[in-house]
This record gives sequence, C-alpha cells and structure tokens, in this order.
Amino acid sequence: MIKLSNLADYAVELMCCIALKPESIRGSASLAKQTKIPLPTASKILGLMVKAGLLISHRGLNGGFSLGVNATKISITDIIEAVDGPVQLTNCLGEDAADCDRISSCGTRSQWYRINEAVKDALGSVLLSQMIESVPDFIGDGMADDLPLIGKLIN
Amino acid sequence: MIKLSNLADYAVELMCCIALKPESIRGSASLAKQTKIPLPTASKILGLMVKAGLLISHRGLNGGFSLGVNATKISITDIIEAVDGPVQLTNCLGEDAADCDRISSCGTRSQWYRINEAVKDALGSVLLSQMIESVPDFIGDGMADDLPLIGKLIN
DNA sequence: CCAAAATAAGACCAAATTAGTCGTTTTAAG
DNA sequence: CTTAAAACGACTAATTTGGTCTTATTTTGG
Repeated sequence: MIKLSNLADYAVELMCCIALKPESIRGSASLAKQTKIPLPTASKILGLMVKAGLLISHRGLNGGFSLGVNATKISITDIIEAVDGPVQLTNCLGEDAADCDRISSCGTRSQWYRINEAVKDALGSVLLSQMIESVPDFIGDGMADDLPLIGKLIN
Repeated sequence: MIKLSNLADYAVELMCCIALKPESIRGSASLAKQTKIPLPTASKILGLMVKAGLLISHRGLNGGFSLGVNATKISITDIIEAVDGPVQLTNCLGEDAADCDRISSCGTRSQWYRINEAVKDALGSVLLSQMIESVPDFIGDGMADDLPLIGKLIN
C-alpha cells in the first residue's frame, strides 16, 4: 500500500490546527491533546517544521509555536518534504543517481522523471489555506464532533 | 524521502523487459540477469504480477512468463498496486476509514481524497507501452551501454 | 536579582514493515 | 516413466519508521 508516513500525516494535521488560529501561539501539549497525537511525537514533528521554516518556536514560559509563513504560501508538499525529505519516487532521480548500477540497462529514467514531477505537482497543488478553508472552527479544546463534510464521505 | 518501494521499482523494470519482446516467453533467471535484480526477488515479483493478471506464467521445462494483457492496457499504477497494494496516501481513505479515532477532530479528509486522486492520476497517466517506446532494443543479454536520453538527464 | 517551572530540542531505543533467501512442489520434455 | 527446469510459498534478516526519555534554554513570579 502506497501511503505517506504517519509522521507526514500528523504534520499536516498539526499545521492545520495552527493555521486555524494564526494569531495565537500554541504549545505542543495543547496541540497534541487536540489532535490526539502522542505528545513526544508531536514535539518531534513541530521541531522539524521549525527547522524547515514553516513554524516559529517561542521558548520559555507560555511559549509554543506559531506560523512562520502565511498559510497561503505553504503547500502540502512543503509539509511532507519537511518531514519525509524530498519526493523522489525512484532512487535514480536524486543526487546519487549514479548509484544505480542498472543505469545502462534501464531505459525508463526519463519517464520516471515525468511521473515524479506529476506526483509532486499533485501534492503541491493543495495549499494549507485550502486545506482548512471549509473547516468549522474547533478552536481551543472544544472540538466539533460531527462535521457535515465528513459525514458525506463516510456514507 | 517519499519513494516507492524497491519492489515496485523492480516490478516496472521487469515488466518493461517483458513488454519489449511480447511474443517470447522469458524465464525468471534470464530476466533477473538482464535487470540485475536478485533472482529470488525477481521471482517473487513475477509471481505477484501473475496473481494480478498482468502476466501469464508457463510452468515446467522452458517455462517462463509472458504478458497477460497488451502493454497499451497496463498503467504504472496497475503495476505498483499489484506489488504494494492500493494507492492510499492516508489511513482514513481506505476501507477501514472508521479506524481513525481522530475522525471527529479532523476536517481535512475531503481534501486528502482530492490529493489522493490527483496522485493516482499522475501515476496512472503513464502506460507500459509509453514507458518502453523510446527505448533502444536491448534484447537477450546484450544491453546498450549508453543511451542518449539518459545522458541528457545526468548532466 | 534569583530561582523555579514550563517548554523546546536532541539523542536514544523499540517495533513494524520490507527486502532477500531458501526449500518444496509442480509441470513438461525426452 | 524419468529427469530437470521453473514457479510457488514459508522463513529469516535488515532497514526504516515511530515512540520515549533526557537535557538544555528561557521567561515569569517572588
């Protein structure tokens, strides 16, 4: 099953939470509780987001995280790549392309390049701001328990 | 790093080899040697392809594998899904959607659905026949050692 | 100005998935 | 009928991924 890592999945969810209230600074404990992601794992992800420049960290008492860039400037690809590294479907597409010892017998690289770009575009076509735009506010710790758009998908 | 599994990568390469000579029946040993894929691993993949109906297996002496479907009817997605299972970026998109205990606090499912479809389309847009069409014949065990299209990508 | 509490950051450990190997069964040719 | 080649399925090993813990930093309250 082709799927993205749990970390990447979590990361998008955390970013959505933060983006919903762009003015406030949210601590990792609060975010972890709301998203039901284990606190240490959430911390780890948030750290990666800071390193990628997508979030700003505020240390000390009442510290936490806030958006480093406007939500309209962050694509899903940005988040995923911050956690999982570059989108690179086959080994021969990256820096270490020469590592592929089948390179001489493989005539499919140019096609793979095309496919990789297509996937990257697909992922990059959705912005964080779009991800949250139709979502009701479930700010703080009070969370809506029956969103209309979700019901539509389940049935 | 988002990448598809080695098996999936291998699978595409094996299918390309077979599709280049659609008339003949190729044994796993021959295919493994040509693609430089470890024989047991190649066998395993070929078996999966048979199970998915993409290849037909011929047992016994002088047996081997041949295309089960015309190369113009096989997409990259077909091959990848035969090896790795369905393309399903997030856990909440599959059969077991209800397993996601954060479903009530997560408003992003409909967006994920869109993204997943986009990725699937990107992968499905390339057919096996396209994958091989501009590739010089490196039939049998003689393999071309410097393909023009590859040089273009390396530099 | 000092100390304590809360928070982020980094290093470490465990579990699960994935890749690869081996042995067995099946099948067709001689 | 015998023999040998090849597919098939079960098992073992390794890499990646996910989760936990400890350390260092900063700010607020006394």
